[in-house]
Amino acid sequence: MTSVTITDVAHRAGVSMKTVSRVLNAEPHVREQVREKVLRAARELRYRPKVSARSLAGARSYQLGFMLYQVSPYAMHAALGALKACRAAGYHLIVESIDLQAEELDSDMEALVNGLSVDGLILLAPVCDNPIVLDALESAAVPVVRIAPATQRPYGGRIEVEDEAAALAITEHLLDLGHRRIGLVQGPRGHGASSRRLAGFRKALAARGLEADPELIRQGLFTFESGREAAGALLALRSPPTAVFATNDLMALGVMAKALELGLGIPRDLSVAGFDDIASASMVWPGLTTMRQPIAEMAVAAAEAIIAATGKDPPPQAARPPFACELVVRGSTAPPRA
Amino acid sequence: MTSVTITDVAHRAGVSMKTVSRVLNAEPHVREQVREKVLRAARELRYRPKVSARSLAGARSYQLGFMLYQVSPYAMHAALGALKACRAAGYHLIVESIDLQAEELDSDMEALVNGLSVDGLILLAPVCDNPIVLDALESAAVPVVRIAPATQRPYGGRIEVEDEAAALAITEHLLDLGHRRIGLVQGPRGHGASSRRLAGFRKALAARGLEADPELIRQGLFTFESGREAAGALLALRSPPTAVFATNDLMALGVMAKALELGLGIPRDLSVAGFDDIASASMVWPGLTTMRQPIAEMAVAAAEAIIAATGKDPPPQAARPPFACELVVRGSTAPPRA
DNA sequence: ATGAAAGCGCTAACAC
DNA sequence: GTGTTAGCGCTTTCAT
Repeated sequence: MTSVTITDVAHRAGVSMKTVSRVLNAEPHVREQVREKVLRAARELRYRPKVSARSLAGARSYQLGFMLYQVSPYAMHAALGALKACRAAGYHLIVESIDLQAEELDSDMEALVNGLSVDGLILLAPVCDNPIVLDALESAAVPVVRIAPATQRPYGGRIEVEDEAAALAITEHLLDLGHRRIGLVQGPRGHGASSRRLAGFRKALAARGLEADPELIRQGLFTFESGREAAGALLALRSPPTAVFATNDLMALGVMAKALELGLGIPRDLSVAGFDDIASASMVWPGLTTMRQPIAEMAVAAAEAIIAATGKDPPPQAARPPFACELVVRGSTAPPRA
Repeated sequence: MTSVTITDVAHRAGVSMKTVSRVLNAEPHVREQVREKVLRAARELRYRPKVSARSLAGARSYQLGFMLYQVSPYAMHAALGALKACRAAGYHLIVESIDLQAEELDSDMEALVNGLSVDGLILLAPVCDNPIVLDALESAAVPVVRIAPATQRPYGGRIEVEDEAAALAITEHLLDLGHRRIGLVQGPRGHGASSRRLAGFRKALAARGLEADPELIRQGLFTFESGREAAGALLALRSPPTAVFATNDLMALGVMAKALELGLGIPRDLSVAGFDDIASASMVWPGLTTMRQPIAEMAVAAAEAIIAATGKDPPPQAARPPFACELVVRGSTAPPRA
């Protein structure tokens, strides 16, 4: 089972190796007739170029890196989107990982960068906003696309999402239902989505002439447990909220769990809304009302941006308008009790 | 930013390229003194061997493949374990994917195999039991480790888990609580875990002199929706079960959702048990009683097995005893109502 | 529009 | 123990 090489294809098509290479790389200066002959030969031989040979000889590696820090449904869907885009373009997806908490983050990054052989790296929050990571990548000139970053750095491409507008919309959904005391569970500080979603929340209230009661705004960490804790605090207030908007689904599930645990009915006694539309959001009862974030599509766009920009001089530019989110109303939200 | 090569290191250390290669690959026949000189030079130059050159020239690629078919919490945790093991060994993890439903699965596989440049592939169910996939891999002599496979194929390594014993244990848990009419939601046919878990269930009943009522055994697909549907059927029976063991957590969550939707209390009116202990199992209320499967550790073992076996003649052999599962009792199970 | 030759950075097979 | 010589399969010049 010796694998088929480019010369095998060349022989079969009766052309030179270089012509096959031209066809495969969609380079110009090949007669249509020849091109087809080559493609047919390649197909018949089930030829697949060898990534290592290509990356050794040429400028591109046909590999994309996906940087993982913590596992989460969000990261998982993003990885899947990236994988899909890679496959479509004949690329491979390499999963890299880095521990942002590590003491020796800078030397870890240097090692990672050094051993890296990818045409670009896809970065998610919170990694995409870590200055040490970005410095290391930038000084090694690794092409990067950051998905929904918080910081405004003139390096690499960015994929944006309408976080603020979405948070505003879901807050309006609660307001429309008649809620006036709405609790908010924030994400971690420094995480881009946190501040944008909080801003959207405030704007929605302001638009109705309301102001957020500071005691209804709680700090979370985008984890289930932190949502649970925040809910505990909110529900213990003298005047508890009738609805809670947790700025991601994991925390929203924590809020739901805490409320149910305390014997409250959802949505009878408390409405809960989340953000992201992770799989679990539709696997709990009642289903979680949330904003569906097109994270997989965003990752596809990120991968495509890197692939398109590889080899070209100008690094991946933004240009793309922010992705929109979609309100998904399930059973966890309803009008407050009279 | 020209990268430093093995010859640079050789020059600096005053030896030949080959000697550097020997040192870096921990081959024998190098004087300790020389070895240290080389290592120092490499360190000073921040030398990192280029993966593509290594894999093109040599037998190993320093890359492991992880085959993804469907995204699931199970697959995600496995990928993470594999990634961890890779990093520890200086390997990279490449995510490959294949669509088992595709009409042209065989030619897809052939293409995949052809473009593959990994030292081995980690396979999960159901991919690890697909004959077309396995044939393609075997004929290309791709080293493989199958995690919890159903089929007994004398090819590649296997990582086993005590599925049957675990299913038996969780069924005993329900029996001990006093349940006698226990519903079972099976996994898809042909999936290794399905039959083993069903067998464990039957054995537990048999050990108490009970026999499974055929109408209490339902077919599922290891998906949330299929669990919901099975629950609908079970709860509509003239004599419905007082407890349901769904053979994975996704289906168990579906069972819970359906029961709650029908106004039943959990565990008051129905106990529910699952299998896997995915993240969501502890994020619903009440928490799901389940068997924790050490999938990440299993993937670590799989990756390590491949890495250890690379380059050696005998392909990765089993030897490793099956991994054990652990019963995690949460709120979804309780004695039946009097 | 097509082809020939020269490497990319490393390991393998032999020398010595 | 250490060095030399060939390639691995492809992309890049540079010819034609």
